[in-house]
Amino acid sequence: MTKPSHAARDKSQLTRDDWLDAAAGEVAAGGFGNLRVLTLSKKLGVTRGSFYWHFKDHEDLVVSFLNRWRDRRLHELQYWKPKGGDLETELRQILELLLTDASRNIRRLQVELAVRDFARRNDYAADLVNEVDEARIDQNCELYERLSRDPQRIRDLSLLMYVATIGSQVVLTGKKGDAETIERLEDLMARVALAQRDDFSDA
Amino acid sequence: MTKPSHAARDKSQLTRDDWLDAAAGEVAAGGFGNLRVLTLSKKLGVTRGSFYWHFKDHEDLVVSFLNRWRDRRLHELQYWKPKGGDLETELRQILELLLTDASRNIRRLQVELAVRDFARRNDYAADLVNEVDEARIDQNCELYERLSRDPQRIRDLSLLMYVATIGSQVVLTGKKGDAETIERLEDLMARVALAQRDDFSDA
DNA sequence: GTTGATCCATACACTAATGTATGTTTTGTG
DNA sequence: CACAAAACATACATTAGTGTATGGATCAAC
Repeated sequence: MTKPSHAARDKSQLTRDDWLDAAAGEVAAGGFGNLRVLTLSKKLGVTRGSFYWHFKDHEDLVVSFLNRWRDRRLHELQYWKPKGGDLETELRQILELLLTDASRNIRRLQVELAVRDFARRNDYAADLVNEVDEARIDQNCELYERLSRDPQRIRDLSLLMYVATIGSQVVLTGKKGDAETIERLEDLMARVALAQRDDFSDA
Repeated sequence: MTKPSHAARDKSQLTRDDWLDAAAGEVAAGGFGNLRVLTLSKKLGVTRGSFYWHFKDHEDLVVSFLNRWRDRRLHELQYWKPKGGDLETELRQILELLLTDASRNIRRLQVELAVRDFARRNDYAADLVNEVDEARIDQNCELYERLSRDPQRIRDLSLLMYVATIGSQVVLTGKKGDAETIERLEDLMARVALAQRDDFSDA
C-alpha cells in the first residue's frame, strides 16, 4: 500500500531529515515565506500531527533547516580544493565550480538565494550566511595568494570574484542561453584574475 | 487633527501612489510575501475599504508596484550617463553610482533585491527584471566600447561588471565596515576593467 | 448649499494557517 | 505476545488574512 506521497517515501515512517528535505523543496520553490507546515504535511502524505512530533514548532523547523544548510555548505568546502595543476588550471576549476556547476544544481542554487533573501530580515540567518561567505572567500584566498603579495589585495580580489559569482547566479538564473553566457563569463573572469598578476609591486 | 498615521500623511485623502509608497516600505522590510493589504491599511491609518477602492485586489497592487518600479528604473538610466571626462573618470563615476551610491539608498536596494527574489517565482516580475538588467547592461556597454572592439567582449565585460555590483549588493548589505570594503572593491573593479584595455586584438 | 463623484468605514462570509490536546496505530524489544 | 516508546491522526480553538457589499463621510464644482 503506497500512500499518496510524491517524492522519496516508500518508508512508512518519516524522519526529521525527511521533513527538512521536503522543506528544501518548499524553500526552493517559494522562499521561507512559503514554508508552511500544513502544505508540507500534505506533500509528505501525512498530517500535522507528525510534524509536531518531530519539531517543536514552525520556528524549530526553520532554525534546523538553516543549521543544516550552514553545516553542509561549510563541509562541502573541502571539495572546493582544486587538485593540483598550475595556477590557471586551478583558477578555472574553481570558477567552473562556482559558476557552471552551481547553475546546474538549480535546487541548491534556489535554496541558497532563498536563504540569502531570508537573511535580510532574520538575524540568525544573516549570521549563518556571513559565516559561509567568509569561509568561502577565505578559502579562495589561498588561490589568489599566487597573484599578489599584498594581503589586502588578495582578499579584495577573492571578494570580487566571489561577488561576481553570486551576482551572476542572481542575474542569470532561468534565462535562455545562459549556459553559454556563463561559460564566457567564466573565461573572462579567469583572464581578469590572471591580469592582476602583473603588478607585483608588493605595496 | 493629525490621524494616527506614521509616515507622510497630513493629507486627509490617499492617492494610489501613496499606497504604492507604503507598499515599498513593506516590500523593503519583508519582501513581497510581507505585502498584506491589512497591515498596509493599518500603517496608513485607514481601513481596507480605502484599499479596495484604489485597487481591484491584492494582485493589482503587486502588478502596479512592479510596473512603477520598472518605469522608474528605466527612467533613471538617463542620469547614469557620466558627464564627460576621460575613460577612467567616467568608469569610476559609474562604479561609484552602482556601488557606493546604491549602498546608501538602503530602501531602494532592499526593494530591488526583493523584486529580484520575487522574480524567481513570478514570471511577470522576472520579465521586468530582465528588461531592467538588459537596459543597464546595454547602457554601460557604451563605456566599455572604448576598451575593446569585439562586441561580444564588450558586452561580457559590461555583464561582468554588472553582476559584480549586484553580487556585492547581495553579499555586502548590512555588514559593519562595508563602506570601506565597497570603496576598495570599487577601486579594484576600475583597475580590472582598465586592465582589459590592453588586448586590442580585435578578434 | 445641493449634488454627484470620490474616498473611506463597517460588517459579513470565507479561507488558510498555527498550535495543542488527546486518541490511535505502528514499531522495536524483552 | 506484551508493552512501552515512537510516529501519526483527529478534533478543537484561535488568529490573520482576503474579498465583497453597503453605508457614511468628504470634496469639487456649479
